[in-house]
Amino acid sequence: MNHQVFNELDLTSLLSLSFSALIDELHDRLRELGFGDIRPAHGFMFKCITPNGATGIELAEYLGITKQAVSKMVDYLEKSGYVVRQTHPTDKRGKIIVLTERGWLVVKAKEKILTEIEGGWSKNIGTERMQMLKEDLSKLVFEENTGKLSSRLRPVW
Amino acid sequence: MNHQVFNELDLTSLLSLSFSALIDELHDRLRELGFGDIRPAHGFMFKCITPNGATGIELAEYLGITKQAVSKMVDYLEKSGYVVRQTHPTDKRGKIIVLTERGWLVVKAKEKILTEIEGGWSKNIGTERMQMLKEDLSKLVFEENTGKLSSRLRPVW
DNA sequence: ACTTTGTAGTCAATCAAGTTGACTATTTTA
DNA sequence: TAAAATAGTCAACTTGATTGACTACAAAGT
Repeated sequence: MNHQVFNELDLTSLLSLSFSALIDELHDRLRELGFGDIRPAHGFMFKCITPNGATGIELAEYLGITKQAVSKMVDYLEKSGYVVRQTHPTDKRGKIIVLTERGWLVVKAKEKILTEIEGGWSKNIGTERMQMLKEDLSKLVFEENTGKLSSRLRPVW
Repeated sequence: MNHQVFNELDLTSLLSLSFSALIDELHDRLRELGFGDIRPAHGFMFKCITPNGATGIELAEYLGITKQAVSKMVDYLEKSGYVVRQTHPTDKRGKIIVLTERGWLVVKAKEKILTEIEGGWSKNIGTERMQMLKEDLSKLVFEENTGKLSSRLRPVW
């Protein structure tokens, strides 16, 4: 495969491919560390659970998905040993989802791996350009959502 | 919602959010034009079908998914009037999938919309920075895949 | 020539991540 | 304190994918 094909990629494909390259590498490396049962969809949920736990409703709002979808994901993560449901201290209807020890391990591993990947990318394009890239993407994400900051904001990891 | 939250987003979230912002806006506008039955997953398939059609196997390799998944997508797009299966001229096993008139309409609409969105983004961050952003993302996508250019390359649209 | 092997596509069953709607158990409010 | 709102679960469905089994045709090897 030669370089030429990549020069012809449009912005949409570039964003799609760079994102999936990042996620794929992350999950390859998590699998090597024994976290093969963690899938891309679970990533952003951990971000909301740390550090103090979260209720299902909070997770649903944060991820922009329904509470039912959250409930099923939590079923899976609880079964896999990453989180546990605790009874809510003041509201007997609610539960708070918190990380187990294994949950903390995968979150720490994820942070380390992402730092390494971003470091590699910075070495490739230069730290100044990486800084610019993040600034510009921040502007685009912000601009795109002024006035309609909705359920659509669903980052992963 | 204030700007602060976006300044704290990491690279992964930035790529995810910018990509989904782009795709969401594209599909909102396609829906307004009466192409509400086109979904994000269909996008990259059109890219491979144009301009001369493609076989199911070619599409599967291009998209990095199975031929069965392609077959089901083609079922849907044929039912919706965007493509047709033609008998292959030389190989009676094969079929070539080509765009209908409606298929061409949606491809043209897509190109126009993406150009407009990218134009808006360029106005936001500046054309030079947009050029840099595309260069840098190209480098990352290319670097990430040297030696392991695999089924993982699945852009959308 | 014709049998073996390979290839293009479809059918069926399943999975993963999401949806909507109905329901229970609580909490809040009027 | 009765009525309305909220947190969570259950069940059925959708979408985009998978693997495995199968048919029809093509290409190669004796």
